[in-house]
Amino acid sequence: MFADIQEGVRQKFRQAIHDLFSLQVDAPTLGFPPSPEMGEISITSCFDLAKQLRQPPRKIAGQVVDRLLPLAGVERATIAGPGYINLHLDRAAVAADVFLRRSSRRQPRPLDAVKVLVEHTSINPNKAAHIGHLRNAVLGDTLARLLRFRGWPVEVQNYIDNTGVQVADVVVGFMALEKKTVQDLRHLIADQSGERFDYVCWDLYARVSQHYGDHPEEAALRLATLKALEDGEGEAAEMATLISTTITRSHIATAERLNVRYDLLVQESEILRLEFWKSAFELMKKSQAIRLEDSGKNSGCWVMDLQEQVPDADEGANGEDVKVIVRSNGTVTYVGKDIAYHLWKFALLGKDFGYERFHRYPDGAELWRTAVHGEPNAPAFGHGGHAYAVIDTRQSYLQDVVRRAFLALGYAEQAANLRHFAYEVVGLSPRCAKDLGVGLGEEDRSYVEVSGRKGVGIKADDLIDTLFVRALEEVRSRDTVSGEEEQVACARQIAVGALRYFLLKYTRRTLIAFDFKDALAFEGETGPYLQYSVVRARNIFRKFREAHPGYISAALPEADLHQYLAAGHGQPFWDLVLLASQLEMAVEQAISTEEPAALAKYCFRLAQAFNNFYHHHRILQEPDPARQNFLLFLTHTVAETLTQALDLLGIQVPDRM
RNA sequence: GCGCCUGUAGCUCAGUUGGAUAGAGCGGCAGACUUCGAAUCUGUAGGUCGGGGGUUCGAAUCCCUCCAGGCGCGCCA
Repeated sequence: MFADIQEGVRQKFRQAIHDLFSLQVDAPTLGFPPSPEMGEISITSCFDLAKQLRQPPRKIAGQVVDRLLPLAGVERATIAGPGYINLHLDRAAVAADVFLRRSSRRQPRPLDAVKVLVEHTSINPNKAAHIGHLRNAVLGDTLARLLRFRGWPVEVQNYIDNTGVQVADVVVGFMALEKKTVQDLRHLIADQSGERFDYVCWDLYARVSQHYGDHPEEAALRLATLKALEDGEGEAAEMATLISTTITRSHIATAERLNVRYDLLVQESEILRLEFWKSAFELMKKSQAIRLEDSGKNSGCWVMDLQEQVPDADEGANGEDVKVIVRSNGTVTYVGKDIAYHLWKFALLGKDFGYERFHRYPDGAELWRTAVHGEPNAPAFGHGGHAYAVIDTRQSYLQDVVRRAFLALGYAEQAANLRHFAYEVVGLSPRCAKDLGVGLGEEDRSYVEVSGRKGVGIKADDLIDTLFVRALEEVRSRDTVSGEEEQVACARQIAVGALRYFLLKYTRRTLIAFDFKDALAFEGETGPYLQYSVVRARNIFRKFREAHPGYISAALPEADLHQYLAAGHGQPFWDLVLLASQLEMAVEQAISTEEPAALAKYCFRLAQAFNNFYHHHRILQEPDPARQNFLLFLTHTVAETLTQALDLLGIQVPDRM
């Protein structure tokens, strides 16, 4: 609602400026007056126009104001200070609309037929997932939810590098260090009594990394193993498939605990077997995006120029800026494969994968993965119009190489629709590292890097388990939730809520120094606080229905809304309605700035406002039935808004807590 | 050396893309439970927005320059 009014204001303003001064201007950026009594939307554009029009801003504002109305949802417009235009909304209309919107939970109208692809998680399938991977998964999953809410068709992909060195290292670990055969491995995986397979690999991977460090002469074995995986032949390849598939399943399970799902697993093995690179290579050669270097240190390599194609570039020959795409031995580098994958995302490769079913979610939704020979009636994957890649900020350089490759190939439009959703990594707080027995290395650093290679990190499932136990203690310490099963279900939701909110409340560029004290907090700006707010609202309705069986929240007459939301006594109520009406705006902002934290903050503000309201009004004791009805209307509106907003963060609300 | 990111209250972080009086959580202090359960709420203390210039009617936000951190820059992935 609020977002629609904003859009209306923008258009009307442009029209007004056009009519008054025959001037085409950009849509004005809208702000908020400093105090709610001054209105809900402010326009500051008259200041910008002052110079151009040679008129004082206040005078311009005076002329514009008359032409802004009538406008749906806006009651009146005023001029303030040296030239601000403030709009006062039609409170009753806004309240009625928000109530309706939140009650019906109607599907958003489709924005476009173009599909948006979101690639996230993409963990190397050679060890258990850790806290850093969770940030990626939760950010990506939330982004996907936001886009769907906005009306985009979304496809979530998870890239599985099942033929890379990380898997190869674990294969070497089992074969060379542990002297295990494929059969041994099968038994180890099937044996439920021992340690989890992904945890075994976690330790083994660290050991292998250490081993290579101590024995540089083993590098040949490493390369040979990698080659075997790429060719898909021999026992090593068989082991790799076993390892990567098993571990991918555990990653999927871990993600599912956090309400994170995927539509498709894209495996590197198929990129190799189906020769995706070959097609990409041809394209790049044909369009001269890459060239064969015949001298210098990169002699024999196919390289891509990274220098900007601007004529006035400095003549400085200080080291040519190129990136090797194909090595002198003819093999393709990591970016090369990534370029091929991204070309496929936009259906620019002229090739497609086969697909097979991999996993079925409890509600019947299916997760597919790529295959050389797929099932005949597989859905159509790929063919995206936009593609987000959720990858940590350290890979910005390589993501930029992919983008430049698109430009060099002449795909400017697709390059613009290729979004690297970059985020900072998760580190460990010094205290946390100390608890894990990890040395701080250098003296006083504010965080310690997570490293799969060194086995340093908090395993995702351990963290979720710890949160669950803490939540269960908390649930049991109150007697609001009865029954073992309910308590467990409640504790699960709280654990997930705490973790997802913790990972989402920081903006992307903020490095999270993980600390149990913060992550396990259930008070203040936390997931459980948000969940609790909704539970409080639900408790009111539960209790109310005891005296009024079958009560359903219903819309209120405009006259009542008008009365209760009026300036003065109604201001606090209106503030709450207004905030609830801004959900769509918050989502829009979260998408356009690629900042899910914006929605997390919005949820918190709404919960805070509601808790304040809750504290000031004893709704069930309200003697005036009409007023009580209004308070229930308000409670319902806010609780539903918060529930939907939390759903976008992937956070569910327990029945009681 | 080059490139990108960051610096806001004791701590951890927001700050609606340049607007009106810089906010929140935690921690500190002082208060509020007769069940719509306090996983809550209220009040209070606390800030030269890293420093210095500049642009502008107006700057935490844009530009320049220092200072201090972080991350990238492989024929690794």
